[in-house]
Amino acid sequence: MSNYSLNIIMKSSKKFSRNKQEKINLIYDTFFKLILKQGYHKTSTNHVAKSAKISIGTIYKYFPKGKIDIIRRYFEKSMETFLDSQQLSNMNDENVRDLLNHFVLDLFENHKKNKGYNLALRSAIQSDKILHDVHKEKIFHFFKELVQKLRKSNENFKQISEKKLVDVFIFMYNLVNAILYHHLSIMELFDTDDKFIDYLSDLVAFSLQYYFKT
Amino acid sequence: MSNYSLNIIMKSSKKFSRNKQEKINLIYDTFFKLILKQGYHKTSTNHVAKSAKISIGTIYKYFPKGKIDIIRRYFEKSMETFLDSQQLSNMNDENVRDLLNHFVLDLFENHKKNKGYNLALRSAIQSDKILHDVHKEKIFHFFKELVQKLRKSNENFKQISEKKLVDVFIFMYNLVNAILYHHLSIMELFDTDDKFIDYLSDLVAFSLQYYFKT
Amino acid sequence: MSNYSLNIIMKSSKKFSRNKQEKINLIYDTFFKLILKQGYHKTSTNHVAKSAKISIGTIYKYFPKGKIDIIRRYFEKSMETFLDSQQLSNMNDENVRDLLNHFVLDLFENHKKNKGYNLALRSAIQSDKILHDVHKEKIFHFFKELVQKLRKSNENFKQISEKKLVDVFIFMYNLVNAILYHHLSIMELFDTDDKFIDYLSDLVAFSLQYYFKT
Amino acid sequence: MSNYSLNIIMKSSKKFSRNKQEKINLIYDTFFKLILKQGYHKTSTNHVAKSAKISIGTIYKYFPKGKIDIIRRYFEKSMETFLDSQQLSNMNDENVRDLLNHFVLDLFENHKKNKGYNLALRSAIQSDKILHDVHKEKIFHFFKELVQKLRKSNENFKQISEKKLVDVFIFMYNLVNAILYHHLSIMELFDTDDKFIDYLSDLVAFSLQYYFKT
DNA sequence: AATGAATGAGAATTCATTCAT
DNA sequence: TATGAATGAATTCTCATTCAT
Repeated sequence: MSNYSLNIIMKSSKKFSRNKQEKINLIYDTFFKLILKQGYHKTSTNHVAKSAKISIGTIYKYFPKGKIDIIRRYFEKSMETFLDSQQLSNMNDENVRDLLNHFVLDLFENHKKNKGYNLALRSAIQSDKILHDVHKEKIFHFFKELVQKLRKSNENFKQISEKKLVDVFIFMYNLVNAILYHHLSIMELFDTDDKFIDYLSDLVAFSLQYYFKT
Repeated sequence: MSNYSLNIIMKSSKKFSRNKQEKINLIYDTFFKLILKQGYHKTSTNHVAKSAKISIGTIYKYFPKGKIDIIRRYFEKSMETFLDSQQLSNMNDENVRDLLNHFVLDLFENHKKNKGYNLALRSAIQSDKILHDVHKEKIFHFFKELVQKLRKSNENFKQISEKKLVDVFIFMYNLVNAILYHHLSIMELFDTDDKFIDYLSDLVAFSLQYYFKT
Repeated sequence: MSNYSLNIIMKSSKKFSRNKQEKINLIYDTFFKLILKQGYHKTSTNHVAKSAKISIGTIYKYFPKGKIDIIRRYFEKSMETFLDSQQLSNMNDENVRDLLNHFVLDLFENHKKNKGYNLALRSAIQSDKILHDVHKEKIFHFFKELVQKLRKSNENFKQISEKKLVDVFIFMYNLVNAILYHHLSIMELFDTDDKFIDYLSDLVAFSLQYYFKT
Repeated sequence: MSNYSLNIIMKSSKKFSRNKQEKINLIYDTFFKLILKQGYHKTSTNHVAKSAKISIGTIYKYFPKGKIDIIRRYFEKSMETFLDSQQLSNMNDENVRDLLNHFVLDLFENHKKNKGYNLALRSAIQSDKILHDVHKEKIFHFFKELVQKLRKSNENFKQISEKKLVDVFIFMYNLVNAILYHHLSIMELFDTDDKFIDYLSDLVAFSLQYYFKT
């Protein structure tokens, strides 16, 4: 086989796979953009198809159960890229506060960037018990794995039991998410982002102390 | 047991029964109960009618715009019975903490009792800009009036500007609501109510200090 | 029995019967006014009741079959007051044209005053075969009786057969109604009433000649 | 026999059949046929779907606003095929009368063939101000363009001002339509079509003279 | 007699999902 | 594979009519 034809095959296969991922991203973007504009339940799959200029069949090819699949798979994807355990491993008594800030900032950016998705997730959780459970399960899993990694590489973490650490991470995660969601989608708590992040970091620090006291 | 549930059990032989207020309450109860079970979007007006054993026409008689009207009017009603300004007027340096506890408890009870409504409110706000604005407006109004009353009858409140006081009340209201909603509808933050309320009260106290520092 | 108590009885009974007729007229007026504003099928009996500030029960008391009854009975009533046979009886070769004018004017005034009713009648006729037939029948009857009266009192009319006379009256009636309805409800044919009436009178005269030629 | 009726008879075993234009025609035919039978208001979109043996979704795919869209688009379509300006261009003093006959006949055939549509149009115009205005506007436009073409190609038409010519065409169009509608849908004016067409042609000729006198 | 709450069939419309091309 | 026409159950909402008060 000549180099040339090989090239074509590789190119086309590459191009195809990129097309596939691009289409999936296009669906994500369009779906969450529309939700932001008109709310979750007014955003239909047909709507998404028209707005993204792809066919409804394509959406169902990649997401056979429709909207719920889009949300589920985006959730999985977003958990994969969340938090860099490398940084956390370097935690010591001096930089705890920096790491909390980092944690808060990470969630804050995520919420701002994915406002539509966060709306969708909450809406979908209400009407889909399975998603609700999967969601909890995944979060639990994620933090369990994270904690296990951290306890391997950092002495500070070893002094706290695995269970307790997982609990505290999940607690912080929920706390910050709760407030971020309310701030972005229901009613603003602060008028500038900086003030808000500052407050959240302090709040998390306070809650951490509270949590370990009890 | 309320009168209308009794009515259902006794199943009067009359084709038409007339008890306006009871029917309205029955609609509220049924609607929010169903939302709890299956989520806001999957709870249709026909569903409510069938489950409440009244006709769909009756629902539209009392709530001409359907679901959105049920939520709007329940919201208005619930704001009317929220917080007793009498108690707040007696605030002094010694009982501030008691009052915060009271505030938190009030909201906590409300959320537990009206979980379905709280789900509905958040869902509806996403897809109904008008409700979103009305909701904000009402909260602002409510706390403005409350603050004006408090500043008339209590010296402690006079030392803080009206605007600042309104802001701080709305802030506390939002903060507690955000966490309560997440705890009850997305993922639990504490395993017992007592711990949770304790935490919330401390959190509010902390946030208050933070708020006045800045 | 004293004069006084008699007075009360008579008064009240009179008042009652006047109330009844007033209510019926109120229903007519409100119904046709609403039709004018929003079209026939968007005008519901409930609507009429609310707008007229009477109860829906009252409407069904006087008009047991609802809208269709209102139209039917108004149609009957309007035929009773249409055309004064006295005037027609005085017809002779000189004043034929005046009588045609009178005929046209009568219908014209009726249409302008009862535009809502005329819309309703046409709408109702489409979906109610019975009304359609009743309507035709009544018109036939009305003109038959008119013609019989006229042939008794006026020599000119005797020279034409009863059937032919009835036909010609119905023809004129239909012709003028068709054009009036279109002019008022679909698209104007003339920009002033005077021009329009003039045209109609000439048209009727022309059609009459045409009719008798064939 | 048209293709789609054939299709129905043959009852293909396929669940989905695809023939866009035929489906649109089938919707037109079924809708207007049902209106003829039971009147405009009683003919629902669901009715049409069932009667045409297509799904309700298909109707809303082609006519997103339902009934009103069917009427609007049929009206547009029917104006496109109305009157052949070629023939009118050849008008001279000798064949005016022929052309009037042609005009009348064209409208007559249209009304007979599209009786259901004509009922629907008149009903819809009453409750839809937009359709009412669009309808007027389209007619005005149509005759304006026609007149401009005629004045370019025929000397006889140049002697009359454009405005006057447009007015006279619209006047004739309305006059004939008014009478045709009444004859077909309310009450017959003549017992045979021939007599009726004869009368209408004479009437138009008379009205034309009348119109130019004033 | 008068009222108007209550009924429920049915109309308009949406939307997740399937399947022929 | 990709497309999008087609489906039809489900939803919102209206309205003629009945009946308890």
